[in-house]
Amino acid sequence: MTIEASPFARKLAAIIALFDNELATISGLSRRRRTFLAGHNLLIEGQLNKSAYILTKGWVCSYKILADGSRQIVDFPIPGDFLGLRSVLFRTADHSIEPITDIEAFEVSRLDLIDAFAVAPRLAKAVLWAAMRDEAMVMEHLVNVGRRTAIKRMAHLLLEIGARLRLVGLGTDSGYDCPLSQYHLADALGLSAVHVNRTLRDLREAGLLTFKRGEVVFNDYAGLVRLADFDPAYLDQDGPVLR
Amino acid sequence: MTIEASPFARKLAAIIALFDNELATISGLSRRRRTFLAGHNLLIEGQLNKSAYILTKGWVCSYKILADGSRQIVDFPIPGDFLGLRSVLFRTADHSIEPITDIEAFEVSRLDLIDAFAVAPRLAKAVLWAAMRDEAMVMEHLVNVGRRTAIKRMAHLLLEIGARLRLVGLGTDSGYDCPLSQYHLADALGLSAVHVNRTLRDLREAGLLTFKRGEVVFNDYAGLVRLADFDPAYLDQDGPVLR
DNA sequence: CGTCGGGTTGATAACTTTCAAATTTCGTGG
DNA sequence: CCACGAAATTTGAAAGTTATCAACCCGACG
Repeated sequence: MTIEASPFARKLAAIIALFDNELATISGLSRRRRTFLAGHNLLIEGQLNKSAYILTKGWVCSYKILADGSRQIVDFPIPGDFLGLRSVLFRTADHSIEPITDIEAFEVSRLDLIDAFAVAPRLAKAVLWAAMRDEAMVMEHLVNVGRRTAIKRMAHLLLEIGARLRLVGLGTDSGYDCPLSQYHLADALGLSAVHVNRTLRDLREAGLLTFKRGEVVFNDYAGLVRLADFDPAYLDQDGPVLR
Repeated sequence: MTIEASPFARKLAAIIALFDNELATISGLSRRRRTFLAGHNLLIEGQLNKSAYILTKGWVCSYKILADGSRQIVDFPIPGDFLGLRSVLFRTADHSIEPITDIEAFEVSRLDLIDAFAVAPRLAKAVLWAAMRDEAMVMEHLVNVGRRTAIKRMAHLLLEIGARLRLVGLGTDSGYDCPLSQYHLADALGLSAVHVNRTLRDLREAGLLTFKRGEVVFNDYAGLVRLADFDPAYLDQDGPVLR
């Protein structure tokens, strides 16, 4: 199995030089390929003992629903990311995961993953790194929603997704394909859909970015970075580094 | 070393039955006790290659500062929690950690921790669990700030801290000692200090809780839970379970 | 065609911030 | 023990940002 075989291995390989046996272990983990249709959840809050997945293709969102029916989207995982890793170690899933488009993913059963830790301690380290990178992203997302205005929030979110997509070869600094609706953006940013619409218009009229049907276009990347105060250090993806 | 020896081991033991050699490993990790004074950061965003700590006594906050000088507090770790775990695996620290009171903590060097993974794979699992619990808390915090009103946010935050303190024996469902200022609450909740003050007054006048100098008193726990829509499942602390 | 999900815009309301100032609390030195 | 200054809390008034409500448009699709 080469390093190119899965986006997950490729992503990790960009950061940590994996030894052969660890690659083999990942390869062993990643055997069961599955497909999910847009809108059909692969995890729902409260479910027990679910598997994790590694996304290989398509768009997903992880979210929580509140008692009043409103929704907070926590992340839009991209290919190479774990889905539902926490549901492997936690008693019950504390969030839901829904495909936005049809997706493909490798299934990783809970036993496989735990067993792999004993065989390949460095894999444990890599999984821990992935989990901590997820936490870093949620943390920055919290900063975004807690302390930035609507327009800065929007710029920051779209820049982060762009930076992550670039790492796996799915975007450039001039833009990327993006099937999200304005409702998705609203639920991710803690805004109303109406205000998202106005905010996107403001960004467009400022000549910074264009969000249109299925595509994000950065018209002024440097200007966006300045507006959003975007520093990708929290993504820890300026690899590769062996540690 | 008994299970009672450190709050950290006690906390983990409440969830995962640790084998003797893993307890010994933790014990070996936890040898260097250190003290930090209130207001003197033990980690600052951008620092390289820092150690992690396990907090044993006192109050801390982890936060990020934005370009305009505003602050978002991400968490108030309590005794038994890791501090700066991410700075061990990440190139640079992506957040800062500041003691609110004088604190005591065990230092865990990065090499110690990585080495321990090879010796005790189950320790890797335990650390991964701790990291994922941290992520679950940040995620719920994001939901709180993104989708709840000021009064519900406040109730939720104070309930969460209470639930976590109870697990390590530092609080009851009638309240707990709490040295946080209204500025701390504001920076954690994404509100202004002025509005925090009004929100606390509203909670007091509704007969739900009293926040006074150094103490949180729950006057109507069930009412608070209802108001905040508080479900502690995301803390995954209804153990012990061996998995 | 008719419906439906998404997008767009205007008007109004709600919640929260900002600014300003007064009051209380608390640590510290005289 | 008291006085003082700094920090934290409290309150009012005005401004600002974002939500809500309502309507209309548009393109996809059965």
